[in-house]
Amino acid sequence: MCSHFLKRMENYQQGDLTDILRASGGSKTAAEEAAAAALADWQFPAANNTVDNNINNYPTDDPVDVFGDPFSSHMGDPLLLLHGINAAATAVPASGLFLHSSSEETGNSSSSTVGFTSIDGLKRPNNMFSRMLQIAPNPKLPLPPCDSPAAESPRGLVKAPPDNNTLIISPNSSKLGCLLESPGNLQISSPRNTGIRRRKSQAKKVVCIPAPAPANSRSSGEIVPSDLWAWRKYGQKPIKGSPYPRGYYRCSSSKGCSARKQVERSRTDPNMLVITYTSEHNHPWPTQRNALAGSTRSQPSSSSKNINPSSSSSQKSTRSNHLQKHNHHHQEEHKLLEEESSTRGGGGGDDTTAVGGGGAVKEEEMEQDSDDHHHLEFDDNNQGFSHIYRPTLPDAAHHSEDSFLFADLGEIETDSLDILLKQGFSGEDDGPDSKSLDPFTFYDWKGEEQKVSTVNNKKGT
DNA sequence: CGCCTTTGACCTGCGC
DNA sequence: GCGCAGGTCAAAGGCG
Repeated sequence: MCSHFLKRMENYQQGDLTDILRASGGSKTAAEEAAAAALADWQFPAANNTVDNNINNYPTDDPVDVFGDPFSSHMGDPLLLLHGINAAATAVPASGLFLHSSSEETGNSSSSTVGFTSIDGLKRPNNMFSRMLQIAPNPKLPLPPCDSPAAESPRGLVKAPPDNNTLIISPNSSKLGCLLESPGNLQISSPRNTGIRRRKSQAKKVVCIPAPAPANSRSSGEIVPSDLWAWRKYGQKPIKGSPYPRGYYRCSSSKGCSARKQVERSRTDPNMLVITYTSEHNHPWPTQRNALAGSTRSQPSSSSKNINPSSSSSQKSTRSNHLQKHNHHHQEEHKLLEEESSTRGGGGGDDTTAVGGGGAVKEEEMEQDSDDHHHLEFDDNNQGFSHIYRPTLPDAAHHSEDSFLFADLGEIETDSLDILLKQGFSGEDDGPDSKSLDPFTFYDWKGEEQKVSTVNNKKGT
């Protein structure tokens, strides 16, 4: 019966979160720092404050937390992460990050946003990047996905009710606007059985990412952004008012995981995929055990397969499993995208989280804690932004995560990966220092932003 | 063999 | 209370 809370949260619709445009050059630019700072400044409800700790503790350790905070950093969307990685791997030239409260750029974006833009400038329309995230949608305001009116209109921060549970970052100050909901508000449980309030009442995280153009979607499977989690599609429904169907996915990484996501194309901008995450993963990142035995489906693209050129064998083992999963994800997404593109407008198409194409993510909610490192990067190659979601994890976790990460990387194009591995992660992957290897470290909002820059520099040039 | 996708039906939330 | 729309389930079929 936390529905009330949820409801309230919804009311607090978040505005968008951030549009991040990568500005040129260089690694960390002032803007970048600013962005980081902004993010860092994000304040979360007390509960959220603990996120850090939680993160460090790893999700599984604190199931409660996990559920309590669906979007807690640790369980954050790997998806973003991958995107980010992709971006980084693929092409992100050194880029700076700058915040801007653009609004018009995206016609969709609702509130101020932080954007990244490529050094070269945007290769794609800004609107591609505009995105927002909102948690707990306002009942009256349907989720304002990128294209939703809601998103467009209220651009700024949502008026946050004086609720302790919500956190808002004023765009004015940081140009980041975001409303976070406190974990307390979240109610996560399995839908039917547990009585979870599904739908509107449930807290949600919305992520908008650029999807391959319908025409392009079919692309070679290149960048299929996926997250570290394995998702299984369990349904698809046409959405009223939208020519595109919405795909429903649930985390298949773990049986008991209640994490779900909905993927649909933006009505206004078919190039954008709106991914709504609900619930949180109640388990650590995909582990071998769930290696989807049968999931070894074809990999979207051959290139994506060979990923770990340089990765150590040790990782390989785990990685292989992960890769498989990822591949699945990618495939799914990919497939979805393709379908979507092909069937667009029809109910048949799937929406996917595939961010594919360009791997750009626009984004969303910064999770409750600054720990959730969302990174948006522009991928020149892919013509998109990538969003890196990098939860900060304890070193201990890094290992495993690295593995995951790499696994995910597998999905990333080989070349990019290669580069990453060689340049960025040149070292052993498993080493305790994996941190350096940790793709997530590309950008560590906590203070390791530098890493990002490093990566960028490496890649960028 | 196991998981995934697809798809129609059912259930439930939400607004009126 | 009703109807609509969204969200989930579950069966069937496919793939590696």
